[in-house]
Amino acid sequence: MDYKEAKDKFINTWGSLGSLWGINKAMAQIQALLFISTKPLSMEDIMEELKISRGNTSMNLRQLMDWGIVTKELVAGERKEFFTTEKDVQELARIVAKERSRREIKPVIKVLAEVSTIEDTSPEAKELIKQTKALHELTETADEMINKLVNQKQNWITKSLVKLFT
Amino acid sequence: MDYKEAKDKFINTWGSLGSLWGINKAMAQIQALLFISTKPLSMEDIMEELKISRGNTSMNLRQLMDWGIVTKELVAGERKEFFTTEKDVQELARIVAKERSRREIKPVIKVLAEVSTIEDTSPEAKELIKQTKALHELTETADEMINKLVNQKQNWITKSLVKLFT
DNA sequence: TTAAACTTTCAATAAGTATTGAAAGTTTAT
DNA sequence: ATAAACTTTCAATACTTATTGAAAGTTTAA
Repeated sequence: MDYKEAKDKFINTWGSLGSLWGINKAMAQIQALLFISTKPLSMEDIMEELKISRGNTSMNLRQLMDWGIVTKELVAGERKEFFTTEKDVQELARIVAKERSRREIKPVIKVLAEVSTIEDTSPEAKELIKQTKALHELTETADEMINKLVNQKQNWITKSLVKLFT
Repeated sequence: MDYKEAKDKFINTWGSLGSLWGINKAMAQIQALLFISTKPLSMEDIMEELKISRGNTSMNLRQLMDWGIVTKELVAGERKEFFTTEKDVQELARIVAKERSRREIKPVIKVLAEVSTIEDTSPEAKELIKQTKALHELTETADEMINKLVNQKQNWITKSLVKLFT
């Protein structure tokens, strides 16, 4: 496999994997491209490399910036904007985990809390309460765990793994 | 909030959350319905409750069974088939985590391994190799961690949380 | 067997998402 | 101020994915 092949394979795999971490294809591909680039890229560069439109590039870059994964970079003597992504995988994972907790997990916890505290003593309601309570507890614990993991700055994932083995 | 409201809210929230754990809306809704049901439900019951077609119900039930989350139940004296879902949230989480590891994470690890071992000494290739290697390592460690967590049968999530706090 | 009861399959279609491209908006240099 | 260089917005459209429903398939009871 030569460089070009490997690069395309990486960008495509990462792109189609977007769903796993909750973002769309173009967004994931742009991030992937920046992630392996040796220098900041302009919108033009990204459009060219990924063969996507200006509008698409602009919108997805904005989203990546909203996530806090991509930042604008000023390049001396250049008028247009350049972009880079967080290059440290651990920091990247930390940002993604935090955002997903905030955007997706927290709202669900809220709904589960509401649903699990209705006042109704019918057997069906009792089952609903019991099951949503269990789910609420699990989700909260998992979310707490993620935040715990994610806040250990140095080398968190390896450290955590070690702990779990003891 | 009365029972019906609470139930619908739960089913809808769970349904729209499907994407978070990698399944589609109808699939997630069927699972949610079974999860809070006091007894096994027939296809008819499910269609009726969720207002979805027979075909849709059939296909999504099959998928849920493929995932190992839902099982057929024989009800004495009844000709049609009835379905139940795993009722223990921890067991449920375990199954989902395992399946996602197998279906999504493992294949990505394979691609990252391939891409990160190309032979090319150009600066761009070096960066590609360096970054995909880091990603490979992180993904493998995370996957290992998930599998580790998931294999502790009893009360895994709470136990793990405790460990991480030490 | 036969036929009723039930389930699955799958082509057609609907619904949901992503993408384009051109017009409108903004910034910078002169 | 003007205009060139650049970015954003958004209605139209393409693409993808989910859903329907009816025909085909299967199982069971008599």
